[in-house]
Amino acid sequence: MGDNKMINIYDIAKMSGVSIATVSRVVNNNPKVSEKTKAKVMEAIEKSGYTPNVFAQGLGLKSMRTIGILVPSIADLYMSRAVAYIEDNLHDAGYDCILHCSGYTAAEKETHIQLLLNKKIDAIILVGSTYAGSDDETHNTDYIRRAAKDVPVFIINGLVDGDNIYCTASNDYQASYDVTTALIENGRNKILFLTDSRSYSANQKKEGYKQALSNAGLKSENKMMIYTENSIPVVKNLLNNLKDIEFDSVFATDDAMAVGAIKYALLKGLNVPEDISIVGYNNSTLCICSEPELSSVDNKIEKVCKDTCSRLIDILKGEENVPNQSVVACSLVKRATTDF
Amino acid sequence: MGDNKMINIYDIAKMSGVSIATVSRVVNNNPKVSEKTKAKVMEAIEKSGYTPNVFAQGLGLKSMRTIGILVPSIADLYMSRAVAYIEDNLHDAGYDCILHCSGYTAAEKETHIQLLLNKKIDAIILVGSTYAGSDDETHNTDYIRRAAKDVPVFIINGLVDGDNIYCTASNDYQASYDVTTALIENGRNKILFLTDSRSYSANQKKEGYKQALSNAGLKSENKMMIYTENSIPVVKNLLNNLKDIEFDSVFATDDAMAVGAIKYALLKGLNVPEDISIVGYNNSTLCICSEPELSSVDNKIEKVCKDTCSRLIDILKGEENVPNQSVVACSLVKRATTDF
DNA sequence: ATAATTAATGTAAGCGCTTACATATTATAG
DNA sequence: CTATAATATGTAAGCGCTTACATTAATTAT
Repeated sequence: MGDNKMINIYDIAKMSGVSIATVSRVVNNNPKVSEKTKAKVMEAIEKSGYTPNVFAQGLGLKSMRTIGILVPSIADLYMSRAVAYIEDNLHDAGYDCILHCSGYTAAEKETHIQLLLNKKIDAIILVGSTYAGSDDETHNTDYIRRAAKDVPVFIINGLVDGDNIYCTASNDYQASYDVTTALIENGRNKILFLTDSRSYSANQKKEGYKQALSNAGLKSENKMMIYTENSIPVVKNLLNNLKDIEFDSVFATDDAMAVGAIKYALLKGLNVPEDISIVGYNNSTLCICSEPELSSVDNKIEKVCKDTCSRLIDILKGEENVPNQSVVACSLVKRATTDF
Repeated sequence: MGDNKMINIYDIAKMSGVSIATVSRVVNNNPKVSEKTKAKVMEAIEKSGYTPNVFAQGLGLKSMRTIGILVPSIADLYMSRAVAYIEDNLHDAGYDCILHCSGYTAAEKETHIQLLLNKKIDAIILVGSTYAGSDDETHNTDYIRRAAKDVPVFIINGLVDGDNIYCTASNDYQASYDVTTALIENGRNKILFLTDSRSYSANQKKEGYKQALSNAGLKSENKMMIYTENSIPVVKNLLNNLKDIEFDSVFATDDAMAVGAIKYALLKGLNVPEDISIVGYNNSTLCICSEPELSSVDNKIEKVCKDTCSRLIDILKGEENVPNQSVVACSLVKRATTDF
């Protein structure tokens, strides 16, 4: 089983009484083939269920109309949604996608980019998590620039500049600034900031938070910015065990952490949002699942993906003035964990 | 840019002063190469950053150690987790994965299977949603059997029998039977059953529910089995608008629907679980997000994936007595929406 | 009708690799 | 030191396709 000799272009040529060149032409619908022969060949193809051998095609062709997508983890709610949107957009434009899940380290990503590059892809899309300010930043952007020598690279929610590199990001700095400012204007001055990574996005959010505090004449304290896991029970415990830190609100860079804060409040008998205001990020299903329902920043993942894909398609078409960077505005979706 | 001539096996041969056959041998670490030449060749490879052309390899080789994964939608929480587990297992065993997101119809799946088959994959894994009892069932299993002529097919949470087809499923019939029975023993006799699909799994769950009712001497009424969307607000509205149907408990085939029921209870001022017991399915993050936290069936997706992969690896190794079907037991995770 | 164009088809040379088979090298025995 | 077996390396024939170029058939102009 499994070893039935694949029928090939020669078989079709024989069946329809033409040369393999002609078969190849109708397969790639080259216009210089008469309607009559085209029909004959098509019939043979259909009758036999022939499909061209991808590998043989790949050897000859320069482009396979395939885009490589690299994502740290497909189990992540946010990233899996991103991938779904990207696939959709690209398929509609006639491109195939190859997805690789690399893990989070630069080394892993580099390996997988090489794998992708080997497959004659026309472009690479990198989803999220370009570390900024971390120790391996240099290395990190280096491998991206190296990839960009071969093929245009599109980064979603990251920022790397260089030739042939295109970035699309949600405006997390602004969104974070706005949320923090709104909390302050609402009378909160002890805002706990929770984050789970040092990705570009996470960093933007932190900077927005700090800037808002500073603009309001408050000083940002390190102990108020906590790195933790993106997990409801972990955050709940974390807050419950926090010593010497008072806070009247929580701003988290992911919804799961924010829900952890809600659970903590429940545990402590605190009223949300009166005693403690809570804002999450990503506007995921968790927001309408929790009680009270969670206010959260909608970072417009669908639009970010669409922008990325449309620029990718433009580039591949040879369009000239495609901008290297584009930013999508976020918006706060107000629900029951805030009272502004 | 992007058109730097790829360096190939001839370049490496020249650089290390051997023939291309020898280079090929070290690349595929064929044992019949002396340590000395191997070292020379390796050096050239490393220095130049050579990687073999996948397409040329594909033309020659019979196997590319690649597994095709077909999933209806990667945005689905359950499926994206499944894919993550599968990738993990397979990578550890030295296989590459190609993921295709097909959509839910048989026609779409068939197309994508053909695409996959063209890529010299060693096996196919189909995740979920093999329709049973639906109109296109015949067609559906037919295309799977056709694929199985070329390559072993592994189905996760579906059941198709045939040569070269291997199925792994969680025991949803039993789990559903048990949950329903537990509800009945807990004094509930108006159990509303909510489901969002007619997939094999969904069907098993429904049959388990019906059998449990019947065994308890209750009759299963059609109006108590409702097909709806897997969405919190949709279910909340649905229940709120339900006329002439009384229920003292809800058993849903997905957590999101169950949370919709919780939201409905909240809206109506009903006590959960006293006035209304609620059980979900999949044991997702939603369970510990909602309030009260949701009791849910853990259908052991990780184990199902692991089982599938280990049998796949066995088959590809040529092992003989690999069972065609295997079933993984589920377990109910009791939380605050039930009082048993 | 015949010549000059244009359209349709065919021929054959790669694309970069694997691998059976042939050859050269080295180790082991006689 | 040969003869023989074992080991290492090289040669060349595909794998199934695309495509430049050559050839043939169909049009159109003369």
